[in-house]
Amino acid sequence: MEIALNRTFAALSDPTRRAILSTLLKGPAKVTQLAKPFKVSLPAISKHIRYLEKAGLLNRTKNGREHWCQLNPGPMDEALGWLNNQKQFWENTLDSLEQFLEIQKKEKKNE
Amino acid sequence: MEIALNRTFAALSDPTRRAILSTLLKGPAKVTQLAKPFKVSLPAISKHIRYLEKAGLLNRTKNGREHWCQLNPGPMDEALGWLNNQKQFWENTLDSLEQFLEIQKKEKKNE
DNA sequence: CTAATAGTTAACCGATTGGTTAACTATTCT
DNA sequence: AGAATAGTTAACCAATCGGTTAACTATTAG
Repeated sequence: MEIALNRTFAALSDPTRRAILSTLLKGPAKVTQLAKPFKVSLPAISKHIRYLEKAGLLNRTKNGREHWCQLNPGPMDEALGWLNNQKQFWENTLDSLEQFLEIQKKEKKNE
Repeated sequence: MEIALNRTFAALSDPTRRAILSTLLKGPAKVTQLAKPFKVSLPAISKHIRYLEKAGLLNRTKNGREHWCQLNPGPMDEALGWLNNQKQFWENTLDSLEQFLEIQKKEKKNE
């Protein structure tokens, strides 16, 4: 899915959201627990959590008045897959730009 | 660097920019070459390229009136590193939320 | 010199982002 | 019932995004 990567990378582009994800690596957590390390307001964190939820990186389970948040690493694995695929190719592309421009010059001479 | 990841992930969150990066995997390219596959205007592509440049994912070399763009995979490698580090932990966190909530319940009973 | 080519910059637009405060809903505790 | 707790929703704000068209700069070709 193409559009999924958009949302995943966008979700990862914010340091607060990355920190929340890192916290969730240690296990499920409540919204207020997740909010505690940050100086921003609770509604701000609430928005970040909703954002992560929409990106499919976080699952929420309501238990009474508490919302338990759980990491869903699936989309991150997809993002990792995309990057690994890129890496596979960029490692083969070791020709420098200088070399490339030299080739261009020679081609031009010969026409 | 914390802020670098912000810009890297943000750069990767747009499909046009990801496509440009994929094109650059095959080697350096001029701005107009990069723009060709897309239906959007040249200034739009110009902006994307500048964005990638600011994120450090792309290097530009002017050769006469032509701007040659080259992939700089460094920041992508950093992003990949961050994701791989996450993965290392999320693979150890296989406990389901249901289990977790059970534990919470029992802890509550015993207090 | 003039025309074409390569690309950027400027000004604008609507939508989204990341934050705020205030008010609200829902659940639990006493 | 009343108070405290957990969290969301609403309304707002300034900044950024992704796109446009129009105008501009710089280089190359005829």
